[in-house]
Amino acid sequence: MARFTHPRLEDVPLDLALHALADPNRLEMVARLAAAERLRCSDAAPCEAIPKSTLSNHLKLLRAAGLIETTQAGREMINTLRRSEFDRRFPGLLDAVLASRPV
Amino acid sequence: MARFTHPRLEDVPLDLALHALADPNRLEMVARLAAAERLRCSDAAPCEAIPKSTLSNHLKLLRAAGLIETTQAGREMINTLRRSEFDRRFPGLLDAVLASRPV
DNA sequence: TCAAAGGTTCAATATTCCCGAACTATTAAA
DNA sequence: TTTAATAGTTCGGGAATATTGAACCTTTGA
Repeated sequence: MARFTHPRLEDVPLDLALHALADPNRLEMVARLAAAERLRCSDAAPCEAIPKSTLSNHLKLLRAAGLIETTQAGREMINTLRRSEFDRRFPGLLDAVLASRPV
Repeated sequence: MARFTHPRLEDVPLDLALHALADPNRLEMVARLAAAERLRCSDAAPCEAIPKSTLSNHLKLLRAAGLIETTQAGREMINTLRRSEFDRRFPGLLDAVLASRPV
């Protein structure tokens, strides 16, 4: 069914990538994905309180930034970090960001 | 006269730093400062077309993110990159960003 | 003393973001 | 096979942010 489109990393501008990371909620989501490999949308959520529509928008933005890939599995959407591709495009960036992230 | 206040780097949250960098104009300004050591505001401008007030706002944001220091010299404001401090606070971040910046 | 240079601040407009409500698609239950 | 529940997307309007022209401040050169 392929509902989502994922950009080629070479088409992702640096500012878009930085913008995607420049938000505490999205950063938390990226960190969770970095730790967990595969997560459903609701499990990638940065906290309980966040509304579904907001969560969906954050994930859309992370997709557009080339940070995550989303595939459908039944009625769930499974998200994974596009780690190696992202690292090839922006060497050291994600490591630096995740390393200086507050606990 | 000390018109500007500069944050201690440990008080700068990661998202603020990323947000400051997540803009093509500010990124260009940071790159110029990285190359030039000291620049007046107008010389740090990313292009000719940018209005003075916009430029001033960008510099204010860069200051708040701990990226630059501004001191008054006569009627000019001299900006410098707080490189070593920023690097200590966010190791590898600025290098990664500047390295994958488009020419 | 006055005018120009170099920037800042303010306020109005333009843009972007957030989130509730309505919707779609899939699966489990009756 | 309906029906209901689950999992998430999309849309639209209000809230928050960004941009920028106009007015202002400070310093220096004439």
